[in-house]
Amino acid sequence: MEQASGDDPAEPGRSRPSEGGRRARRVTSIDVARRAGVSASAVSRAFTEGAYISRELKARVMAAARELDYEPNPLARGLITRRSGMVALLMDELSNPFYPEALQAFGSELHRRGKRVMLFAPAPGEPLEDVLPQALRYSVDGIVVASAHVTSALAEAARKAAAPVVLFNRMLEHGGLSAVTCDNHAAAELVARLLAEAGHRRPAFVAGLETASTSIHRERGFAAGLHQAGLGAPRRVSGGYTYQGGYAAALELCRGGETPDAIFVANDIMALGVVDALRRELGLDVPGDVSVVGFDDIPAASWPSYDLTTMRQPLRAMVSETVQLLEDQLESAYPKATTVTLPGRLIRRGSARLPPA
Amino acid sequence: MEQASGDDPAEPGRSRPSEGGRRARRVTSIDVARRAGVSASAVSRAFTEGAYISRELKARVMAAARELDYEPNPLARGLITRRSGMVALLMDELSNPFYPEALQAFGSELHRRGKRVMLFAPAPGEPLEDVLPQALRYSVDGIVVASAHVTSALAEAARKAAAPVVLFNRMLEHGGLSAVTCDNHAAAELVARLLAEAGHRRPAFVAGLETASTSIHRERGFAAGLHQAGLGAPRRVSGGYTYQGGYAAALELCRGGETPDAIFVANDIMALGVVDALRRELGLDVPGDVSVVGFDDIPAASWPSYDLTTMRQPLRAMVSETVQLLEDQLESAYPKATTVTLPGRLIRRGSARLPPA
DNA sequence: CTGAAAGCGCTAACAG
DNA sequence: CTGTTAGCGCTTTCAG
Repeated sequence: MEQASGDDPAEPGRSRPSEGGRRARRVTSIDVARRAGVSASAVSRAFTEGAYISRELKARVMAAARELDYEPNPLARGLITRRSGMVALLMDELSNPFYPEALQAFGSELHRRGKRVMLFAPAPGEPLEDVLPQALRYSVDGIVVASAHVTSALAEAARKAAAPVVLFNRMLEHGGLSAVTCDNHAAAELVARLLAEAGHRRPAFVAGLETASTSIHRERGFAAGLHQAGLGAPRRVSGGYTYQGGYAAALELCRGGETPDAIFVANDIMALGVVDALRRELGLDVPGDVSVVGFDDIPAASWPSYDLTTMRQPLRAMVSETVQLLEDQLESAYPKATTVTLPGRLIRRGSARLPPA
Repeated sequence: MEQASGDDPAEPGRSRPSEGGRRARRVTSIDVARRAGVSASAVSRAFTEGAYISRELKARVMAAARELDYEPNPLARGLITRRSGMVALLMDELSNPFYPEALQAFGSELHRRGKRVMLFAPAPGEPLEDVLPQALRYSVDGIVVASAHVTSALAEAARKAAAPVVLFNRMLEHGGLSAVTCDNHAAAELVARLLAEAGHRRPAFVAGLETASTSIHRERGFAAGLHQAGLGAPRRVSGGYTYQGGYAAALELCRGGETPDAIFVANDIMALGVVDALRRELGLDVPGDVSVVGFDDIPAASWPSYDLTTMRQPLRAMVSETVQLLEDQLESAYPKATTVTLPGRLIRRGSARLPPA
């Protein structure tokens, strides 16, 4: 009698007393099948997009499923389909507010598409390509890499594993990886022209991580824009993409020679450090003595204490493009690397003297 | 010879030409077993902590595994053990820098223990208890809830599912859930006493979310401390735990009556808004006209523009306690709810006049 | 269009 | 201590 067929697994109080009380038995596709009077395959088909199943049967299955509060187990499904419904996110700069924002955006975007986020936040030292196999073990549907430390080793590992990888907010010249970035060159070029037009003559650049494509492209674009305006190459210092680095960079820039009258900083978090160093430690006026322009438009950029003029990255668009690229790669058998470049938008605030819009 | 036994699956160039080139065949426990000349169970045992297996056999298996670059598939393993090695993290306040920091910390702590983070960042509207079943479908080893929106509905759902849940940086009075928090009451009490001792007579409190335990306890502790010092209840305004909310709260506090001479703010991100409103919009001096004390010690608190005196939460300790509680719950068949409370530490900076330490 | 049977990769009894 | 046998929950040929 204990084994009477057709017993409802959702029914309470039927668990074996010896079970320990933990981990209620899960409702499976077989439970649903029994209830709907069909086979397990039918249940599977009902839950598979575009599977051959009659309208009527599907409805019956779905009804039973609803009653039992059933949904397919993604792990079991993933074992055979090799897709777990999870997307791995590699991020190692959570201390830059741009990334938590991106994380949030990825969360909702993926959730909308029925997927989940598996986060990999490797410690500073750990090589990214070590993370890749770990992610793959979980049969993730794809991998988004948002770390400044992408190397060709990673690209190579991705290629060998034939894993769908998309770089977010960075790119790799010859790695053969898809990527989504802002048009860093054009954006930086515009900043340079505007700064020059406003009469600045001693521009400087604060770089981020020397190997980061974002920093490199922003620097090149900035130099190109200055050149067009008839100005020479800017002085440059590196700030490692951190607040402290920006702070130190500003000091070095001002103490190590002629004080610049404009500083273009490769990202906002560093720019905040630059502004603080300029004002609090050097007693300079921003933008009176020196104009500061950042990149990203993180929330703090709009705070009155900073009121930072900055190049906004189209975050939501970048995120949804990234996810789309991932899906495209999953569809195609031999996907080719695609790079999507989205325009930035200048947000004029009070930290820089700029010509009227 | 194409089918010679013992062929190495990791060997390149052997994939069937018709395969499409995607998704290289994975190396399984059977591959390792064959190579080591043992059974699949032996491989399983070799990779299972404390399983009955001889030293010698284990060594042999591990050697073969290493050569093949094998590690067990956590999804397949999870199907039977009901543990996937993933821990779900529910966080919906990523815009408060305290949480990205916590996220990072959870990432390393869990990584250290061989687990992965599955992030759930529900949109503002979405009820938390809806997220629970989603997480459980993935056979997560546990769930860390770091959302201010914990309700008894969540607790109830967790109880019914018998899921290991630990609340991080919040608690629920009668929910029966384990939790890790800072000693909010004691910390706030200390702030009150110190502020009073320094001569402040018109204290105010900026609350976070009205339903958040952190905000409630900090408010109670603050009131208690003021009472001990012979002061009345503080004026209070709510700031919703956001920068903008803190900004608005400060304005309300100062325009809606007598300007306070000290403001204790339930968290740092709001405190930054308070400081900005005070200085930039009201032209007040901090701490000359009004002292401001925050809570958390987020990175921005130490920036020269704010130099915020604040109560630091012992983040790393809180995180590791949380993970430990989760593990304890997994071990025990009938775990009982445990609350761990860690002391905060006052970080004296320049935003408040306080008696010397 | 539907069901039966096989199997994804692994672990957990169960014998030996 | 080790191998053999089932089976986690699902999808997928393969017949019908």
